[in-house]
Amino acid sequence: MASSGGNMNTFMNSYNTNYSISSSQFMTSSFSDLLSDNDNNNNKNWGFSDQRMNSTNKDEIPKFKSFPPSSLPMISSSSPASPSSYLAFPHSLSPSVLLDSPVLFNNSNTLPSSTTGSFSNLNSKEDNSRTSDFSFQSRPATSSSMFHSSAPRNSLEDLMTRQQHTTEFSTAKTGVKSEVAPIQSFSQENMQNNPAPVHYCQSSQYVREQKAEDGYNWRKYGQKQVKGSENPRSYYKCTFPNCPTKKKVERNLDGHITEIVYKGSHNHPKPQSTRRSSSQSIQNLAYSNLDITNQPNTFLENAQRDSLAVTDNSSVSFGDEDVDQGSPISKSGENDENEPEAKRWKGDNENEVISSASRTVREPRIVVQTTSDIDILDDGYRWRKYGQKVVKGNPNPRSYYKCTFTGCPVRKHVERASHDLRAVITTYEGKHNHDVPAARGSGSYAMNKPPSGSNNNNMPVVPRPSVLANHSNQGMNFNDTFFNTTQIQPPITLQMLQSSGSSSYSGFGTSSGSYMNQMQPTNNSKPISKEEPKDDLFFSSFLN
DNA sequence: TTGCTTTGACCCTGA
DNA sequence: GTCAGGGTCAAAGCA
Repeated sequence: MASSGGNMNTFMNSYNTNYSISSSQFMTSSFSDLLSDNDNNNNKNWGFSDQRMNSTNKDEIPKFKSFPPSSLPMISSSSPASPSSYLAFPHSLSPSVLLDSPVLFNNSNTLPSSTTGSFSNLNSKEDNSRTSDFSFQSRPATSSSMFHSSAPRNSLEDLMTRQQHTTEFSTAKTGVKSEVAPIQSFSQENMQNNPAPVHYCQSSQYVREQKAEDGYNWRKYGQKQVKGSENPRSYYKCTFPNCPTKKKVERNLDGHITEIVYKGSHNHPKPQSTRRSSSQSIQNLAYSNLDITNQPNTFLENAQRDSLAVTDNSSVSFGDEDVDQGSPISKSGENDENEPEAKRWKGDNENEVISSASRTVREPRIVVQTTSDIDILDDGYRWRKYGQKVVKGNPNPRSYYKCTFTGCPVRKHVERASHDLRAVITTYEGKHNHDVPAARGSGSYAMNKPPSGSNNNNMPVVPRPSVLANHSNQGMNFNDTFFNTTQIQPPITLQMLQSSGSSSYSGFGTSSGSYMNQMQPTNNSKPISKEEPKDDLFFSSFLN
């Protein structure tokens, strides 16, 4: 760990930045373009180049940043300039090498089955399944294999695992059917740019693997067809005795996971030897063969430690994986975990904040529902969900929230735009009669508070910075687009949640603070459109 | 035999 | 009070 020299804050900075910007770029770039870029330039830092790194073309960076964060350990820049030193690869190991490495991707047919733990050849069917993981298949050959590999999926699951452990980020959640749309839309978009057929293929094994790859054992206890979504939603419980963790997994008709919502956090270490945790072995194997064996753990441990060190029960954090869940640290985010499960699952919908749509086109939405019942990450205020409904004209559910501050009449509802599932419409009602509450357990939140004496009612409401990161409408006029009674917001990216939830990550640096400030709802349901110089700062935070 | 999935019914919550 | 919808239970079936 110490050898990593990695600083989680630094890492998050890099990661958040990368991940954020990438999304938007990603949404506007065909995946084949990305592939081409990589094919044509192996020296490009796939996925995780820090903006401050070698890249001389900032325009290209975002493309790579769209990769799931969990890929970081695998597809990391080797640049010594990278602040994420623990992610550094040997200079001799170019990203392209990694991408082509058979040990990195389990389509190499040498990796153990995540369901059986045994080594077996992956048949073509499974390969197709894996391919379908991305909902598209743009090109053959190496580049194709790269993206058909399980790495991203593993990364996703890995990410999910990391999230659910330490994390308790309460916001950004996601709607349901909306989960599919971004992916589909991207696929369509991609198809427009690339006539290559999109292969959807699903095997039961693949389904199992998807469920297994977060390393925990889950038992499905229900499935339901939710209204407004054609996708069935499956309910899983962690099979570990007394573990309260649950997750909801929504898949599209092709079997691809479109949304994962975690509820609660594990109160036990990840199973190490069960067959269902074999996916973990896959990654370990990959790491080992890459001679970066310790790096994942380093990353995870750093992430865990740092995130927990600065977050309370509602912060976003990464990491943990093999971190001792029984440690005080790991329990820090479980303040409410011991509540009766039914209560939390049913009653804690407050935490199921709907917000972001697609962060990337390749990954399903991952939602970690905090066990606390108040969402403070969304816009700085604390909200309690008191209802949800599918309203006419929009198949997407609308979440209803109340400000939890005593006597504060402000309410808001959030829903995904029917016309653009990547957009989230947040409507505020009423006016806060109090300042932004301080984050629980994190004084860092204070920096997000309005200046003392300032009336938050006078604060301009600025679109969430996620627009910078994720929305396809790049270059849009924020004022024109977002400042109405209804704010059409781009999806909140995971890293934003992280950043906002645990500002100590300072992944956004000052931007985090500005971000939070920007998210202050305004008075009388009429967000004020103003010039927002902070936007520039926010951009700068990404680009510098 | 064990563990998991499926699936219809029931419960709970909120409109 | 009624209805709708999400979440959960639990029996049956499967591997």
